[in-house]
Amino acid sequence: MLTYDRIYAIVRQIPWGQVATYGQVAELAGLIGQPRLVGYALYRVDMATTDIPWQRVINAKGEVSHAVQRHGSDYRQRSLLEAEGIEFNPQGRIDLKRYRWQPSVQQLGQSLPGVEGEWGHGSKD
DNA sequence: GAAATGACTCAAC
DNA sequence: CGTTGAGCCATTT
Repeated sequence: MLTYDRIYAIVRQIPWGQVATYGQVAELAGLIGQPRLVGYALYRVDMATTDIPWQRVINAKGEVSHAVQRHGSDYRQRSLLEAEGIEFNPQGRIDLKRYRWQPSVQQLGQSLPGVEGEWGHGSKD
């Protein structure tokens, strides 16, 4: 379960008012190329673990994701994000170029080698 | 222990 | 921009 633990650790690093994509978290967690695991990890714990800001983890489309089966918790997540000052586009998407979390080695303060942080731009759509 | 699953992502048509 | 297909791997049953 170390893998998931890694993911949780990263997700906890996400600062208030910012969001990170699964791929991003995955990479930081050392699971480069495995964004699914991030989602799965959160999926398994979101209900049992409330100390993780899973709400700040969204997909690469800048849109909030969640299991449709999950009793409309997608609404709750959006609520939380809005409460953090994050704006949703008319399409219900988040402006990643603006809210995407830009992790720094210092912040992580751990061992993640090669994580210089190359985010700073980002254009989609 | 093997098969099934799952909040994703990227590339191509 | 919409849909399709393949990559990928830990957790779960």
